[in-house]
Parts: sequence; C-alpha cells; structure tokens
Amino acid sequence: MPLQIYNSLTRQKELFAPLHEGRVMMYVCGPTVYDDAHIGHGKTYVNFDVVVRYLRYLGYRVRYVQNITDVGHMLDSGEDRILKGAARERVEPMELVERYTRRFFEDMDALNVTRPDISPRASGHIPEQIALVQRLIEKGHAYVVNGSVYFDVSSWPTYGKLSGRRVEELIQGARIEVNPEKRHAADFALWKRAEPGHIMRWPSPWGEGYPGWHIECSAMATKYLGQPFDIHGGGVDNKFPHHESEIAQSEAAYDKDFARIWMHNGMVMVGAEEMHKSLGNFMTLRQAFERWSPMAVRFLIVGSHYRSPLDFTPEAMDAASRGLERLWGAVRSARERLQTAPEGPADDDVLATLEDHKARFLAAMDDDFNTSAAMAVLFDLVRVSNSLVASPEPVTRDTLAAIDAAYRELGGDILGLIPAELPAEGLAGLAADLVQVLIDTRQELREAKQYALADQIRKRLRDLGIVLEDTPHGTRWVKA
RNA sequence: GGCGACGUAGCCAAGUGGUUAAGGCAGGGGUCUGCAAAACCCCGAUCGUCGGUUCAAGUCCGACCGUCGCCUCCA
Repeated sequence: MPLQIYNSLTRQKELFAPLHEGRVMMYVCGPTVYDDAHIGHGKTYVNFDVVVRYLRYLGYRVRYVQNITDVGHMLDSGEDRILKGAARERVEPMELVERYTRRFFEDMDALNVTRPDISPRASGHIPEQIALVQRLIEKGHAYVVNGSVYFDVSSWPTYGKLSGRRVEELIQGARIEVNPEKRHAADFALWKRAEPGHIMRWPSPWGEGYPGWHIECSAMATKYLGQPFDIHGGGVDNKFPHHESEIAQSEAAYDKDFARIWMHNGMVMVGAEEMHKSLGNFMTLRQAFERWSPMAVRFLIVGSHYRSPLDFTPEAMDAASRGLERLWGAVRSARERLQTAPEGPADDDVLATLEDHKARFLAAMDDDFNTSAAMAVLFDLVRVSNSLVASPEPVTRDTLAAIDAAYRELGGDILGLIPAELPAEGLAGLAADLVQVLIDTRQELREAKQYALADQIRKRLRDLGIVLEDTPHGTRWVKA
C-alpha cells in the first residue's frame, strides 16, 4: 500500500505522488522568534520531522524549508512581536532574533528534530516580498493606501477554499476593529507603512515600511521550492487566516496552484484548553526538559497521531518517560548481548518475524503517518526481542544484528526515538572500571553466599545512580 | 451565529463495515531470581446517549448530551 496523506485542501486522504519523480518539495511554517519555544512548537516540528524522515526513508529526495519569522508578525495591540521582545530584553531586535533562533534550534536538536535544509528569515527576503506585492498590485489584486498595501479579497473568488469560509461571514465575525484603510474587512496587509519609532523598516516603492505576516511564506516558499510545490504544513491554528492568505497571494500572483497538499497538525492542549501564550498556560520546552528528558517529550508526541490534539499533562509525560525507558532498555540489552554473541547465520524464524513487523510498521506509516499504530508495532518487536535476548538459548550475532538493524531503521531513522548510540549506556574510563571491580567483588560475595554484603554494594551503587541487574549472562549495570 | 474536529479500559492512545477492539503507563496474579531489578506469561473496555441503515457498526446516517479548535495573536 503506497503512502497516503490527508490533504486539508480536499479534506480526504490522497495517494501521494510528488510533482517531480523522486523529489519532494516541502514547506512548514516556522516559529516567530521572540521568546522560547513551548511544547506546542515541539509537537509541530516533531510531527513534520517524522513526515520528512519517512519521505526520505521511502527514498525521496526532500527539500525541507522552514522559515524563521523575524519581522511583521503583529500582536492584537499592533505591536510587532519582535519589537516587543526586544524592548522587554533591552536589546536590538536582531539581537533578540538571533538569541531565540539559536535557542529554538537547540531545543529542536534536543528533540532529535532534523534541521531543515533551508531556514530562511523573513528579514532576509524583503526584496522578494516587495516584488511579490508589486506583482499583486500590477495584476489588480492589491491596492495602496497611505503607504500600506492590502490584498483585495474581493478580486480573488476562491479566497476561503482552504478554511471553508465565506468572505461575507468573516466580516460579521471580525474580532478586531476593522482598519478603515481597508476596502473590505477581510482584506489583509501585504505591506505596512512604518510609523515613526518603528525601528524595523525597509524602503519600498510605497515608502518606508515592513512586510505583512503572510507574505513572507509565499515569497520564500516559492523562491526555494517553486510553484506549485508538493507539501505545505503548519498548525491547524494557522489554517485561517495565515494559510488561506498565503494561497490567495501566491495563486493570484502567478495564476498557478501554490501548494498541492496541505497538512495541518493538531494543537497541544492543557486541561482541555489550547496551550497558548496568551492563555498563560504554556510550558516552554526548556521547562519541560528540566523535569523530563527531551526524548520522552518526543515519545509522547510521536505516540499520538499528528492531526489529533495532544493533551499535555505531567501524568502523560511520566508515562511517556517509562515507555521510552522500556523501548531503550530493549534496544540496549539487544546491543549488549550482540557484543558477546557467537558467530552464526541469522535465525530464519526471527528474520521472518522481523519482516512481518516491518511490513506492519510501514503499513501504519503509509496510512497518513499513523505513528501511534507504528509505535504499537515497535513495542510488539520489543516483546519479541526481549524474549529472545533473555533466553538462555544461544542467539547468533547475525540474528541480534538483524534485530538491532530493525530498531535503527524503524525506531531510529523513521520515528527518531532511538539514537544510534544510546546515551548514558555507561560511564567512561576509570569510573566504569571501578564499577566493574565492585560488580566482580559482589559476584564473589554472592558465590560465597555473603548476601548481606553483596546487597550492600548494590544498594550503595543504587544510591549513586548505578542500577545493577543480574541476568543469566552476568550482571549488567545502567545509570538510572 | 458560521466552519471544523472530538467523545474507545483508571490514565494516554490506535482502530472508520465483518475472526477473540492495537500499543504504552498504572494496577492485580504468576514465572525467573538467594533477594531485588529487568524481562517474560496471564488478567481489564462492547466503544457519550437514543434511534436508524445493513446479514453484519466504535466504524455509515440522524437527533441529543458533553468537550475542543478556528472565525484576522497563535505551532
């Protein structure tokens, strides 16, 4: 069964076929870098990371573009998010941008999110945005008022096709007072005149100003991916107005489709409410990482479907942490036994089981990236491998290597949950040698039935965060 | 008011017409172990409510109840 992807534009799952054979062009709306990323950002970028990983696994060459918004994203108050952040921290706007861009990537790295191939900044693409705005004016889809430029929604009949809205209804529901410069309440800014004191400003044919929020994505996506391109992703919260406006701008400018497939991921919820800064109920990734490992956060995210909302609770995180431990524990013990396994051909039954699991795993992924179903298969594999590894029967090196390869491929390459080298597999150098001395001593005590002393050693190591486990193949230890 | 989504075991979460409703966490019982830990085995839901369609429905249709998102701050 080939890959199927749910397309928000058509509201159904579609067989995936890229525009160009073997090549996928993909864009995902990136963060506005004025503050630390929170769990919600983590979910979005982990969700799309899995998409990119899987497309690459299938053999596609993927160009993954994810922008950095560093200008033009306004608050209700009319303040630019970046300027507000800069004032808060008393730094240059670009200093703020640099700081939070770096911190964003650090957080993403911790979540094992593959870096985008291109991370274009809005402020670095002002000429492209101006050119796009100009083109829209020339084609009669935009108008200039007092140095600002607005998109004329009435000139573009399909406006609303993504979000299923009609322009007339938008006007009624308007949350904010309508800007009197607009001809229609639903019109949106392509370029805004800079008021005195607004530091981030660029010269344009319409005077000094700065780009609107939506235009950057249109300009940068098309610049690096062409038009049309294959996949555009983002959070559902951005479906309207952001993505709707991107589509209108780009399609009106070039009379061509913009993105063929639109993917929207679900929001992170906190107690049945969306996690959001304005609600004050958000937790930054950094705060979460103080309490749980970043990979446990990834585990929680990958454990549910990308389109579903995800309720973020301490209980769910604790459960995710334990689940990750179980997964890693299985991988770790398989790799450990691999070290001392005897030479020999791989067991046919095991190979057949691995093939079966792999097929079921891939079938789940093919079904619109059903990572929860895929993870269930991975845990079935955990049971198989744990049973095998714990068995007193000899298991050959090739058999164990095949199991490890399956973990690397499915759990590592695709889901990004199993690193090539598991962390904290041990201590290095002298410390490890000392632990081994204690383990050997304890073993002698056990053989002499001096259990009180043997248990004493185990307990004191436990207090130091070293957990001993006796197996039929000797005593192993892990850092807690 | 408009558009969209959801309601599956104590918690998280797959399943969208057809054998015994995945998987994880927690819990109970057991095996292994000097003990422990880990692991392994066994145990739990009839799928918000009420109707309808069908030989057959968490799975389709309708109503109702509850929850959430979007309707120009949002990943």
